[in-house]
Amino acid sequence: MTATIYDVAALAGVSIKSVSRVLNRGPNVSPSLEARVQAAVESLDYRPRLSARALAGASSYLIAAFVDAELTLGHWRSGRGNDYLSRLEYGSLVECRKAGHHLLVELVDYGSAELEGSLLSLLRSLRPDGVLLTPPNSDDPKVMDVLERTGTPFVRLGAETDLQRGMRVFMDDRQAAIDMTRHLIDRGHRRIGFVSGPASYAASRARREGFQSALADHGLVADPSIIVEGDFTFESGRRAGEALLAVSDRPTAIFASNDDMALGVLNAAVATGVRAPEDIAVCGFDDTPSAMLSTPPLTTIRQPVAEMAAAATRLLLPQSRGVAGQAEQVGYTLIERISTSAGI
Amino acid sequence: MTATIYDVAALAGVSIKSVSRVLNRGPNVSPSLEARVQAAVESLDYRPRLSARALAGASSYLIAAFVDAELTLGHWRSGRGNDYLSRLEYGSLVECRKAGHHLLVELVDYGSAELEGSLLSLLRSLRPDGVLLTPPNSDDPKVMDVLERTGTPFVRLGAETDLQRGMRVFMDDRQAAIDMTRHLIDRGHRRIGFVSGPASYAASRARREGFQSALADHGLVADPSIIVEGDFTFESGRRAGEALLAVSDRPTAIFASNDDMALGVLNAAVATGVRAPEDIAVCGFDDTPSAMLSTPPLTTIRQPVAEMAAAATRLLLPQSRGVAGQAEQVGYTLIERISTSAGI
DNA sequence: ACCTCCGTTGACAGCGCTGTCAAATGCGGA
DNA sequence: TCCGCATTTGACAGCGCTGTCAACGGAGGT
Repeated sequence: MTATIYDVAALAGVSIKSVSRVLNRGPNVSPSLEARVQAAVESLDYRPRLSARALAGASSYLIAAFVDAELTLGHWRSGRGNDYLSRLEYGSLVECRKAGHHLLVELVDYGSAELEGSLLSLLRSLRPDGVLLTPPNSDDPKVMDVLERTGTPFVRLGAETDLQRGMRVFMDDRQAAIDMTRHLIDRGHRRIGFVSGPASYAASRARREGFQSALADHGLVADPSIIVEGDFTFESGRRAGEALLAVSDRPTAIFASNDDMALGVLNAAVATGVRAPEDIAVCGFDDTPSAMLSTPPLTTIRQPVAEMAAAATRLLLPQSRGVAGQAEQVGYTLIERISTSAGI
Repeated sequence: MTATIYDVAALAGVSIKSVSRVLNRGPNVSPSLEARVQAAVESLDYRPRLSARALAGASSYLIAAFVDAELTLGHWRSGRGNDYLSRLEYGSLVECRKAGHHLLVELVDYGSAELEGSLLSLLRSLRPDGVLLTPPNSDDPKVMDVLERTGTPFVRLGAETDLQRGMRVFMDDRQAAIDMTRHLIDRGHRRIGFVSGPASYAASRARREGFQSALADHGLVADPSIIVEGDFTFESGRRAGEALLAVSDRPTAIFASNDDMALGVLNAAVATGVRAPEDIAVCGFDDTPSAMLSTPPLTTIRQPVAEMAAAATRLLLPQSRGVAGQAEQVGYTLIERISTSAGI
């Protein structure tokens, strides 16, 4: 059998409570007690059992990340992973490990009728110390209701509504889109096409607003005929690209709201015989792996996803718990590559 | 306070053991008991607490996936996620959810001196019902030692050595490489370059063997001067591509052992003014997201990663637990795209 | 009518920790 | 020397479940 706290206590000649104190760096522990207990722990190779600690104590040492189940199944079917989530996990994982916590990934059916019931199940049975709400579901009011009802601290990544609920870590999508638009304007572009994401995503709206605001700042007007809505997929980007390249007064640059759509635009350009970056500048948003490996490599905005998740996780950990309403902003980087390298 | 099993028992007028029985679909439960208990559970919105179940019972309802910490940090630094791991997680997650289990992702320092100690910690404190060993660390003997010592069931994904240890789920990399090579030969290619992965990866060796075996089957010899070793990165693929394209008697096709390297080869081709697929056919392995979005789209082998992980997870679940030594093979798909579409 | 056996239910003892609170110990000052 | 107080340690009661085993009751056999 594996050693329990009783074995350690017996070997060290102390009470189990003292062992517990030493292990949890409790106050008022004499050096000699500490040494004896440590020695016993060492020699028995003892490790406290998580379920016992969770049952008796206040912390479960668990952090849960809520991930959209439907989105995930879509990825599964198409045989691809989710770069964003993967990076997010890294960040959280590293912080969890530092703090002796563990990361649990949980699929959530955001659309489902039993959403609340299954979340309640999850929270009541697992009792995570905190929950990470990942995009694009950081704004779901039902989810936040359940979280608040069960008293579970949570951090919303990239949330845009109900800013006072839970904690938040976010990036300024709007400002990033402004910077990117300026980047194009600086290169002499005056007629710039835009491929937006679905208007239902808050980040989509922010990017679009940034784009329009930057144009306005430079005395340019956003021509509605060269603004197309996509759905963040390559295919929608390809279609948008075809449409934009077919306009009589063709734009000299196209700003796509994410990389996959930008790659679609690039694909449409090749098909149409339009060269990038010579004939048309193209830029994306997100810095997915493909952005670097595309032809030409894509100018894009890199979000510090892992850092965001790390910050979010820190906000959840008992030792440095943040308070509801607390928010942290992180920076971004405009990654300049070949796809916008030609000026006018 | 949230309801406990005592509240349910009191409300239903039965003993806590009966509640437990109903909840765990134990044998010999009368319909009337079941109905009363279910009603009480419903009305109190009761959910058994995981830590209490884990402490009292045999199962922890937890499955852990061991992920290479160093690899992960590398990804973090380069700002990208891990497509393979992400897909793997999906598969496992879906099975876990079906079975009422939870997936824990754990970073493991495979190189570290304290590897065994920290793993022991993990296993003793968490007591997962099973562990998923993910590539490229499915063969680490120290890890398997600890797993066996603690009696933790584990499944190795893509393991190649010590086949009797733990359970396994694998794909026939060798046969897939044979199929791919035949695909090229069928298109008239006789002089085929190869970019291998690091020889330290078992999958690398298998792919290379498959390549050479297919050539031999067709009476062709593998010219060592057009076999280059890369390290699975885009950059190494680019260098390998440059080298292969500079050979006096240039190959008409290049088979890269993974997609990132194939994209590197494609990049080198563009830089050299060699057109793909007209002047040179290029193919990869893995079907990463970029393979579809590249110019030209890449012919490659798709591994059913999510399915593999799902199968692995099923082997770990208590209700359908496999036995050590058990192995399951999964199929693959040759995805034919433009990069090899031109014949000779 | 009596006994056996099986299906059904309950009493109760843990599982391995933490929290509470009391007891023991040591120290300085009167 | 004795008291008060702060520091250090321990006894013990849970936390909320599951496992074991015993008790109960009705069906079937003789």
